[in-house]
Amino acid sequence: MEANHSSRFKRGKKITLADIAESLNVSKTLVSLVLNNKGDQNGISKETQRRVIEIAQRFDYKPNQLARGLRLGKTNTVGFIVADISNIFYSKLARMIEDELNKFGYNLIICSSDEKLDKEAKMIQFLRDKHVDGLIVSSTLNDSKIFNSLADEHYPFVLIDRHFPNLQANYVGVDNYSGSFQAVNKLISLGHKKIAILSISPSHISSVNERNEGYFDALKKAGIGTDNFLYCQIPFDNIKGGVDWAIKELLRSDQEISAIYTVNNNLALHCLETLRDLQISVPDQISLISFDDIEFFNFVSPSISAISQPLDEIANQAVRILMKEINHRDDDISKERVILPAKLVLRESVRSLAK
Amino acid sequence: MEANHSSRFKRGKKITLADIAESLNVSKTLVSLVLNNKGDQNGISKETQRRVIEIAQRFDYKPNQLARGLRLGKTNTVGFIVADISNIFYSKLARMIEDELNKFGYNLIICSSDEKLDKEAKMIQFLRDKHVDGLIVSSTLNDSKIFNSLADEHYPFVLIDRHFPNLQANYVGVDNYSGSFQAVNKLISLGHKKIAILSISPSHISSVNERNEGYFDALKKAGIGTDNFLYCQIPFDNIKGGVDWAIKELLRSDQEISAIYTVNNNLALHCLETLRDLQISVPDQISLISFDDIEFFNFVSPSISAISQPLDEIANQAVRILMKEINHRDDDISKERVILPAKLVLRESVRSLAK
DNA sequence: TCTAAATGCTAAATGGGTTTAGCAAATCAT
DNA sequence: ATGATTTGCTAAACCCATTTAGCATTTAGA
Repeated sequence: MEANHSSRFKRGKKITLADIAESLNVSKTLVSLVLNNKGDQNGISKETQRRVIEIAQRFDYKPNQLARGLRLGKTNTVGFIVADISNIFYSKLARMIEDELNKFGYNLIICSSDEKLDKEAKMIQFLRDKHVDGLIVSSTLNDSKIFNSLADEHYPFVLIDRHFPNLQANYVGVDNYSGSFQAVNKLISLGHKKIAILSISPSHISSVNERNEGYFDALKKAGIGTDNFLYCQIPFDNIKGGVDWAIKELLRSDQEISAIYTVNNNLALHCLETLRDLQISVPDQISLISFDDIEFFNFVSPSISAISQPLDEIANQAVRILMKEINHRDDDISKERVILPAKLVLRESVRSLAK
Repeated sequence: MEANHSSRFKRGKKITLADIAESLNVSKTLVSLVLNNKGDQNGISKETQRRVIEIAQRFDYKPNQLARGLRLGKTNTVGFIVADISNIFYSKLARMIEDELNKFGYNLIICSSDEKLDKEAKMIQFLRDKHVDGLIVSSTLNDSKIFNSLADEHYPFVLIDRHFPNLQANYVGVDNYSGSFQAVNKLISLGHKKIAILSISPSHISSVNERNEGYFDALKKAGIGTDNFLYCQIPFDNIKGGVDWAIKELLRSDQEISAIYTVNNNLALHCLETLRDLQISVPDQISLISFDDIEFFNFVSPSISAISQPLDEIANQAVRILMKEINHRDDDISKERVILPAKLVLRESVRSLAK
């Protein structure tokens, strides 16, 4: 007794609201209301609702998300900008954010900035043009200008991992300073005095600076002088070459360093590589601790000590805050700063100098 | 002399074609044509074009991609489905695909299927609802039904890494069989006879099967009997526990295995972990080769031998083919199968048994 | 002078949903 | 019997860019 569907319901062609409406001789409005569960509150009879739902299911109707997005100004998509998604730290985080967003019916567009300012700016623009509903960003930018204007427009975003001291914005990260302090302090308590740090330059990046400070303060507080020679700034665009050179310089000198602290996992990995090539034993000759704990550190021999970040917590909080922002876009809600603890995980790569 | 913009050009509000048109007292059509570089072919005067472009630049006009997508049926977005984006193999690949797609003005939505059939099916549906222009998929599905219907609809997609023997579809992958054969053959030529394989189960996944076959054939061809005891199938949802158990079983037996071959990087990493915990030296007691070469393998001591896949080539080819498909969606062009060579990279983790 | 062609531009339809404002018919109250 | 409500539904506007079909006006040609 149904109307004749054959004309509109062609094989392979997606069916639309209008198709369903026509086949049932009702309006698009009615179909839309029913399928959005607003049938009852709009007094659509149960029987009509049933018929609409049946046809929709039978022909596997799925609303065109572009049309929907255009009308609602929503895409249910979030942009995620990081330096490099192939860095395991970010890909783990991406995975957790993806899973968390899926729970809310959102998905993720991931973009890698390569630590390039203009590239990041372009990606932000690009994602905005796509009407992505919000952004999660580990920014490489050296000033907060772009984020200031995003904030002016009430555009929802959450900074993670890195932030801008003067920008009033949502931020989720770990306590880099105290993580770093803990790590260096541990080395000191094991008798190490000549502790080199491999860090990144040029650094306007908040997390790196905070980690550097933790290192210097730990040494100062222990009454051990800091030495600029031990402070190695590796250019971020040449980690491999930089680490190799730095370590060889450190070893060539008469300063007998006994420990190396690296401020991220990438530095640690290249550090491992160089030490292996030089046949220097960890931890017998050099103790090693890195910021960022990655699974891999636990697989190798010797296993690597590291400062672990609660990635799942970072992902959960970032998504929670972003969802709040998106759902209250014009409500001028207050911004959150979430600082999570970083935990030192001690493994085989450090040894005590005490005899 | 310009018209009064103040009414339409409010701060923070995005401007539209209509805004520009109204402010210049021309039609939307004209503005659209000019901004899409079709002014000349439609006989719009140079002067008018100049004025349109000037206003567009001044107010930083960016077309609403949702409206554009709705009208054109294009989103300039590609979906990428893999088992787990936090697996370094896939995240490296994702990065390369992302970069490659960016060159064509496309970007990427990445989804992790967790090797779950229904999850993958849902993600495909989800991406299609979003009108993603095409898919790149490393499928975990055990039959090609969904891809058959995608093909029926001329929906552009490229399979990578894994394929379906009976499906006529675009595919880019490496020669898993010969890579595997090479690796095992190398071990044999170094005098190894008791070579265990850690593989994945249950396996309907083409790449795993091809790798398994390479292992068995290498042994057979060398006149070494194959032994089901040495063929360990690790359940994919419990790699860590499975590897641990398998290795302990292998070592407990009176079969004195001298080498382990793992069919992917994940298995190799957990293998390393277990061997370290058991204080078994690589390569002195056990030689190790893995399929999938990842950077880590070159950082550690001993460095790990592996069969390397040309990720950049996989990414390039996949994107090239997908772009071709997208641009000739209705032309019924022939499908491509690209099989790239896999290369054995020998490092410290294998030793010769010859005295 | 009058038609044909070129020039420069526009109205309206389109894509596919969501939402506002409101209409017709049926039911109820008085 | 008549006005007030309720019930059930719809027309049309809207989101914004693209594109088709075609309209004036000017210039060229005969």
